[in-house]
Amino acid sequence: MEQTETLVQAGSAVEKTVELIGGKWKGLILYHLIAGEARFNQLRRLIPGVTQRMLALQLRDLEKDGLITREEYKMTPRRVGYRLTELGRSLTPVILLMKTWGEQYSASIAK
Amino acid sequence: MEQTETLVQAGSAVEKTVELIGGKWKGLILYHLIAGEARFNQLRRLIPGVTQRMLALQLRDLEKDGLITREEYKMTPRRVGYRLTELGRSLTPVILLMKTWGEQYSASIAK
DNA sequence: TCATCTGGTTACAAGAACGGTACCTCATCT
DNA sequence: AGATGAGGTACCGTTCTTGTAACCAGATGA
Repeated sequence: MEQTETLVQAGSAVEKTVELIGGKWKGLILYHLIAGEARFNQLRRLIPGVTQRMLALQLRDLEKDGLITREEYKMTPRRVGYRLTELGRSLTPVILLMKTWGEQYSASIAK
Repeated sequence: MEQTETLVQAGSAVEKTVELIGGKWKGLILYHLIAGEARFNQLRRLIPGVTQRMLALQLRDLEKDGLITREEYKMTPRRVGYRLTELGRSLTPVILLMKTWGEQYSASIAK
């Protein structure tokens, strides 16, 4: 059964994607960055409920995984901008499809 | 900024989707069920590394969330089949898109 | 001088997720 | 009688994730 390996890799690809956007706030962050660059506190305001700590952690993760870039502007008050990398942008259809599905799902269970 | 609420809900829909397929083996299970019904031990064989316990747990979760159904056939040896519900099947494009993206991602970082 | 804004970090703790091992049931096979 | 296959559950421990709260730094405004 040499096919097993192929199937595993195919499946693992799904898991890989889930791993990258599976954090509690990552989907939300990526969704907001689709619109363009955002600053730290701007994201905090866009995502009610997220704490400084969690936002910072998830942004580090996304950066480490190559989905977003961090850009520090030398000005005062300090300004740091986050934006999608090309790879991150390639995830847009996935995010939007998940958003669409999630909305329909919510509609279908909250009957 | 009344828009915030709209954005939040849109974002939360993404999180909702992640929540449902975010378990360590759920993506894999759903992926295999796209092909059709599968039995418990068949899934075990298709998903190397999963333990009985974890497979059972994740199947319960998916069932609870209405993505799959469990059907017990009265025969011997005992047979239990799992298959996607209509809702679960509606997730197919998402799973496949995540699989495609995951494969490309793996290719783009394993340079 | 003190507070404020931006963008963080660190310490600590609780809870959820995950994993290993063992055990169970029913029926057939040997 | 004992082993085997299918499909689980129970118990227990570890690790991962998330959260709370406090603190830090540079520069500016009151």
